[in-house]
Amino acid sequence: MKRYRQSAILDLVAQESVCSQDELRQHLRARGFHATQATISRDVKELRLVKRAADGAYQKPGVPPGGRADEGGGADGGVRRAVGEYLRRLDQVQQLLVLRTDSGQAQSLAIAIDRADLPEVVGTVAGDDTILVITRHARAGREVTRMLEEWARG
Amino acid sequence: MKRYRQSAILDLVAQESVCSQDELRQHLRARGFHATQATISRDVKELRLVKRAADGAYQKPGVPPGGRADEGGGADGGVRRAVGEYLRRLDQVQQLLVLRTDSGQAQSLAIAIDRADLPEVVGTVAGDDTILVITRHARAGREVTRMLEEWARG
DNA sequence: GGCGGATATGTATAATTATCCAGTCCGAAG
DNA sequence: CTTCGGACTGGATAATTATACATATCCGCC
Repeated sequence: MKRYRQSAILDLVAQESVCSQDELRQHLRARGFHATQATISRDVKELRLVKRAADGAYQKPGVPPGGRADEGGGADGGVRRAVGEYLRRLDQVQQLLVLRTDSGQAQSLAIAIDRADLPEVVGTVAGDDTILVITRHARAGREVTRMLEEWARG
Repeated sequence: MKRYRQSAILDLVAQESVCSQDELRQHLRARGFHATQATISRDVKELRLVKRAADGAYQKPGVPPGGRADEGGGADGGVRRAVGEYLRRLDQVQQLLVLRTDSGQAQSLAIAIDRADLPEVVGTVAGDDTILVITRHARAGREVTRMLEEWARG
């Protein structure tokens, strides 16, 4: 339960200006989560949200500057395009995928993949033209491989 | 008066970990400023300081590298602090650990982990907000996971 | 099953922060 | 000189957040 609730909290604070934990509690209840202020206080702490930007709203730390208008259309439309544009080669080794791009483009592709937030993907680490994608297990890796290959062609 | 006091507040929070307005009040008094918590609350708001939910310390927004007087001293005190400060999420896949940090902080944490020279850790690779930690086997991975989680909670 | 430990949560309450309501101190206008 | 208005502040208190303590649940193990 906790993970879902915390995820919902991240959603909420990203969407609207929430200024108190009790307010958060009410929003959560509207989404079907029933929790007390105490629990939310602990969630906020674990999520390391930050409060009081002079207006008392909660927010995620580390990305306050200029809002980046999400240029891509659908949430995952961005990845598809990025994969089509940048991916040059792909190898799977068990639960690891090694992606190659042209020089200097690994970061772009990796960011797109991160943003897509694919459930099978645990994380990515990108260098200059190589990205390592870690999935939960070989099976998940195969699935992601299939998806990426399709996007790369299509 | 207000300007000097607020300037002193910025100094203070940049220097040490201050977790409450009353604490701030005492520091200010030591510097010759006499103010009540009410006044400081207003200052904090005007300065747009934020309070990190994770440890309750005040800080200026938009400056990830939170400095604190080194409390631990021990050789591995550094990692503990770094983990507590930077680690945001942790996933284990067999002998691999995928650590996530806020944007741009992966290098700092990875360096701290490298320096700690943990016997179970074979090596680390860090990107912008993701670190891949390679351990000898799943068992070692679990051990490191446990350690990191403990440090992360403080 | 029963035990020990870890995790998650609620209740009650402590701790912290924000704000309401004056009161003081200028400086400008009458 | 007196009044008015605004900036700043403290005291008291309301609002918000954190935590001590008590359960409840879920393993893993004997």
